[in-house]
Amino acid sequence: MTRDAPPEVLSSRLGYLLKHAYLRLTEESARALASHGIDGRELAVLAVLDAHDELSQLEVAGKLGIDRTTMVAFVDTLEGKELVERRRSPQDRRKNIVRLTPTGRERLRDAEFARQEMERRFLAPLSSTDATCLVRALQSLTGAPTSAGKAPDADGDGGPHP
Amino acid sequence: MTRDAPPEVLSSRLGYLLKHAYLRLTEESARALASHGIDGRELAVLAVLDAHDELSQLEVAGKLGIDRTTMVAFVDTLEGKELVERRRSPQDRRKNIVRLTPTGRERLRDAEFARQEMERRFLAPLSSTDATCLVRALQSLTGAPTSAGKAPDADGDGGPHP
DNA sequence: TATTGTTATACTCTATAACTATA
DNA sequence: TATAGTTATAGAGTATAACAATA
Repeated sequence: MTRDAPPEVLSSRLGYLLKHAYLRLTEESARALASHGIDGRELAVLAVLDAHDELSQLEVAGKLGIDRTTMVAFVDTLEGKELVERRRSPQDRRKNIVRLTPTGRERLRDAEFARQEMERRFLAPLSSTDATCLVRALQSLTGAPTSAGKAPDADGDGGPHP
Repeated sequence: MTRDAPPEVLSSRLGYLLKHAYLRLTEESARALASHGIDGRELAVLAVLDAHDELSQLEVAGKLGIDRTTMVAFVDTLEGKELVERRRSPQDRRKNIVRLTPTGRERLRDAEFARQEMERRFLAPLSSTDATCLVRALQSLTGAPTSAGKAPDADGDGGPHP
């Protein structure tokens, strides 16, 4: 793909800007995480697992906003890399509880470090005011909790999105 | 249909925020443009054609940052809707010059209005300071030309406003 | 009957490779 | 040889539908 500077007619369209910002970040993310053997979405799965105990596949999927069928493939991949493990819930044998392995926890730590560095580089063109403002604006637009307090977050019941 | 608030562990990850902001905008865009019979990407093609004369398919593709093979399908679709027309360039018969039809120009005007309204609604949760800052930050991150001092959608078309 | 995980399948979006017609 | 458009194809990424096990 040729990466021209976008023409002015596109430069104030939110759709264009969000899409291309996301694409650029995804590239940088892949580059930064490649040596850790995971991609940004897999890292997000690990981070969710680290932040909550005893999550079923469906609950993880709910937190990430993805479908349970998509989740199967993620867990397959991460289990293949020995970063997570499935075990049947004794309370409800329909559920797979997904847990980080020790290796997974270690990988998460290292990859998170790389991700933070990547994000810092990515935002480097912005003044610190603008960077803060960007993140706050995106949190507001996505309904994300702002860092003031812990989210009263309902336990992952919710719908995957389109 | 209810969308969970993202858990705190994801709410400060740029990848998550950009992706989900983009997904939400895409939904709103589709809803706003549905009655006009086009989607946001098709509208962007029309806007590029309106802003530049005598563009070949390849040149349009370059401005939009998409592949020429992808462009073929866009032009096929838009030509099927009688919004654009192809004609062979007399100077270089390998090239297809793509032009808006009168219908296409009219559709562009109406759909642009709907898009602007949609973006205004989308940004409504933000203070005008934050909205401005968001757009400026995204322009900076994508290498888009900034039109200095321009408020997002304050007037307009999100298009060229010199 | 409803829910969880799974599989098979399909659909969207986009790119790569190969073909054609021009240059 | 190189370029513009086209076609065929493939590969992400994700969703829907159907099914088995379990509740």
